[in-house]
Amino acid sequence: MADTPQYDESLTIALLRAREVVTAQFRDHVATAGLTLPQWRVIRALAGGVTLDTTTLAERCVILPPSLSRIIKTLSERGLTEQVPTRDKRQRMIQLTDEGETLFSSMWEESRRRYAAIEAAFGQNEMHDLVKTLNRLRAVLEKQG
Amino acid sequence: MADTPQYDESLTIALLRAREVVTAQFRDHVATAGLTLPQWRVIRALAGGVTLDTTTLAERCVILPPSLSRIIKTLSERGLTEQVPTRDKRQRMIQLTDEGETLFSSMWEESRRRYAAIEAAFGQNEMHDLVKTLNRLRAVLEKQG
DNA sequence: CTGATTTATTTCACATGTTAATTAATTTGA
DNA sequence: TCAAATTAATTAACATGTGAAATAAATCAG
Repeated sequence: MADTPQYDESLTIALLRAREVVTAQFRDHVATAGLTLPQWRVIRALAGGVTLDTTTLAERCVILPPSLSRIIKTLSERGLTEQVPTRDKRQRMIQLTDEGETLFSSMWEESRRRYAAIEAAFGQNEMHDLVKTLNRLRAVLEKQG
Repeated sequence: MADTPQYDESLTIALLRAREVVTAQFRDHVATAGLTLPQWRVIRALAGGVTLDTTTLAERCVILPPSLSRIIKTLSERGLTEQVPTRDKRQRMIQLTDEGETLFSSMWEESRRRYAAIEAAFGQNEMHDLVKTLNRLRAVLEKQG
């Protein structure tokens, strides 16, 4: 193999590892509330009285529709989310219950604190640039298929 | 909610989306060989006669040990990997079979081509910087726990 | 107005992610 | 030397990722 892949320098691997360490900063916190990270992303996206249909919610939380269906079911059975009636009966509009909002409120400060700790360790400007770069990467690749 | 999270600017979301679009560039290709992306990472890590124990392989492929166990089982049943005997009988040293190496060879060129296409679209220097930045992020957060 | 098409969501089947527990082999230390 | 502790890997159980198929409701074409 004359041209062995330079594995550690691969973008794919770097993204996986970065995701791994960043999510690790939050996982144990959300776990104390009996939540997984995808469940927390859903709650966070709905916090503050936001009502969203499944498709938009999936897009914002970066969760595929089949996964979101299951997550909504779980959260709903826990009394954290509820469905609101719509004209178009194919759609499901989802929002937090009062209990869901309360849970979010009890967790948001610590979550924000941990996010700030990452910013402090990595550098606020560097982090802002990184997010911008990642979003540009996405835009570029989505344009090309 | 006076302080609603700025969801689109979140590092977590940006990382998830970036991973999504980058892996999308490769998924259909590896699928033509009946492989998933994690399976392909394992094959790629072993390509060129490399022999690795499960722990090292998991670390390099960014796959948790339980997942890797299943993946090795699948690849082994397909005749793509094999186990080599070791002194320490707790360890499992894994390598590609000839068939595995052949499959890798048949896929590597196209894989590299797609990686190059990403570089071309995004910019080679920018991509190199991005990987460096992601690795620095990881280093910083691992230091802090 | 009605059958065909499109759209939103769910269900299915299987692979991986995740944590905890288990198994088996090695190492340690009295 | 042997019981205790450690290490490597797997298994178990449940949640999510993924693509394809199914379901159900809305829209469209004639």
